[in-house]
Amino acid sequence: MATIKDVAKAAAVSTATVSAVINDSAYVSPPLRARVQAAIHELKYEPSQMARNLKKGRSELIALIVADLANPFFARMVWAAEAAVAAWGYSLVVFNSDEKPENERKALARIRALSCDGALIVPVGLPAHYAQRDAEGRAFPTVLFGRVVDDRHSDTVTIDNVAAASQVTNYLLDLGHTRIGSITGPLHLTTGRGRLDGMLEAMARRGVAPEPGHVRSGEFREDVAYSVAREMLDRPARPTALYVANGVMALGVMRALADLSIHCPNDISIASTDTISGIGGLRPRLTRTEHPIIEMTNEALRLLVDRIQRGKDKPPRNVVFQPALVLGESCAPLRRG
Amino acid sequence: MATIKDVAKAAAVSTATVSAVINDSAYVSPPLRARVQAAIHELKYEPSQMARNLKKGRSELIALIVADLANPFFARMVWAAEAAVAAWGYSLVVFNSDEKPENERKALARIRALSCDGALIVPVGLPAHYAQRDAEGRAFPTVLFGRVVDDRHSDTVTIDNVAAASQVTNYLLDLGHTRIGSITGPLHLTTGRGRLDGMLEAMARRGVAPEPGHVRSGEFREDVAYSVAREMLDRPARPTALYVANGVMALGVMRALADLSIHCPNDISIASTDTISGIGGLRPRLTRTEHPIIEMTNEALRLLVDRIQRGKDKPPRNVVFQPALVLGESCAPLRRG
DNA sequence: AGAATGTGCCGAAACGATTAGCTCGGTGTC
DNA sequence: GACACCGAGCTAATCGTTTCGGCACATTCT
Repeated sequence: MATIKDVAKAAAVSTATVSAVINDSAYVSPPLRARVQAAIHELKYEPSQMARNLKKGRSELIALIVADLANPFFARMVWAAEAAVAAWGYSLVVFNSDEKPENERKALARIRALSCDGALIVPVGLPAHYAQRDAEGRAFPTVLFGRVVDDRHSDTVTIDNVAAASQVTNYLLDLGHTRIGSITGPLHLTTGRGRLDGMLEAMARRGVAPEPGHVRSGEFREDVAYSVAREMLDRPARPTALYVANGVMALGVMRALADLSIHCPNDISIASTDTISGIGGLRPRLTRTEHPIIEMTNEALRLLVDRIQRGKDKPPRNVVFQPALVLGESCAPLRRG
Repeated sequence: MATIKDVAKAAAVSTATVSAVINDSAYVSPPLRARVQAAIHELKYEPSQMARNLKKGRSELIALIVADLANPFFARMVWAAEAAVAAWGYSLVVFNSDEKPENERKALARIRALSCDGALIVPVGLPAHYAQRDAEGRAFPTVLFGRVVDDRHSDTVTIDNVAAASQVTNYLLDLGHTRIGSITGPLHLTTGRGRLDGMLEAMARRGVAPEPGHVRSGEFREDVAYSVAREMLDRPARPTALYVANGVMALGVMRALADLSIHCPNDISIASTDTISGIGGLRPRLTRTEHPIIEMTNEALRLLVDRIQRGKDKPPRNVVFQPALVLGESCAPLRRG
């Protein structure tokens, strides 16, 4: 591979001049410029990002740590992030914490080692990591996504989970349901806790309370939702409506319904937050709140790039998105009797 | 950030010794070693990957270019690749060519600039890029995935598309169908061409031929499949069975069926290759061939890492995986009359 | 005319690591 | 006792860039 020195030699100029031509960081007279460009072309020279990065202290890399790459929600996020990052001139390094703090820690170390310019993180919930990160020297701009941890140094982009759950629950209540069950995510995550709170709050405002056995939480996974649903619904006193905390879990519930021969929406109404994309053809369509993943991701990266380029001293910004209720055919009015 | 010099100064040794301790690339006496380690700890020193990479000519980065990040098939591939790459000690840089050669070209340039150690590529079909890549100096080990282009320099990992389509088609023929239609992908891709060929071949062997209007191809997208299906099926002489070339397209077809009030499998049988994951709960379950994406991805990365670490002079290897037919409830025997 | 100010380009010092080659004692052998 | 050898650590070159300061030379000002 040709280096800048080879080019300099070939064009009979100094490396400084070649550099100036490449970045046009200084005036170079037309004849010299032409000679240099010819040499570059001739030798098929291409500057080494690595050397450039070492010198400039940047890497043009943005890291993304998602909590579960197997989840279509996050897959979609990767999609949006790749596009946004490329548009800003960076490249995307992807990590999967798989909901495990240990993996997140490793990813953060790796990000620091790679000198990524910034990171978009779906935190798995241990604020300690970030504190440690700040304590150490090589801190990098960070935007926290989707879930909140107590980190006063980072920008955050989140969805209003309480509002999402309230909206869905109110809709079910409006249909006449009162025996509403719920399957939510881990309660140590704001996406789990907030959604449960929103649901309970909405019910409380109407003066109804869920039965204890009808409120369950577990990991945000299809198979977990499946088994919880099977257990909860395979009993006579099952709920007439079910609020499910996210898209993959809703799929698990649907699978359980199919196996139990419970028909939706005739026998039970199902509603969720945070549907997954790409299943538009499947019936019944889920009644759910749609989260603007793409806009949220774009916004997060805008914040991140801004912090990378404009400096880190600004106070952290917290952007909260509002979900929108989208009606499908998975809910029906309560049949009396 | 502390550098190796700071550590050397603090421990009153040379940078060479510090380096030796870090990589234990040479014997260092216990007392010195201890001093150095203390200094490292004290200063919270962390070697800069970037400097190290510049020196060693590696980057510990592996690139992945997929053809369509929005496609769950490729999202799953990202998932598998991230895990495998991390296990090998690399990090994954993700690019989306979005089926556009231009984007692929840009990604390749970026990969070269970043000095990625290797790349796993789902090619969008222009062999010229790879030829150019080889012509230029900074060639990097490459494994081509899923689709074949005429590249004698790269390892490839593919699925036997012809066999996949044949299997599915034979199954439909066995059920008595002869008016079989098909919606496949772009014919300039082996995943499109091969699957169509496999289907036609299987039919020819039984002495049946599809009606011209029943064989269609288009992009591997849900919405494309939807509109093609709507058009093809909204006519009296529609096929009694349909072979769809991939998972997302099958979803599009299912959506079209729902909108046209055509019942599957009673009114029409649907089968596909390459189903998408995570929709296990939806009925009817698709009859399809399952492609071992994860194993394929792992194998591809094994080849890639081997080539990175063991040298590039070996002859290219081509690994072909065989698909497996999985029965769902989306097909039914042909009803006579 | 001599000083002051620009121009256009170059030389060389960084950036932060790795590593070849060297030095300087201490051992072992004959 | 001379010689070779070895072990432990250091010096300095190197990776491929960017960029600061300087150096001629040309132009303008007094």
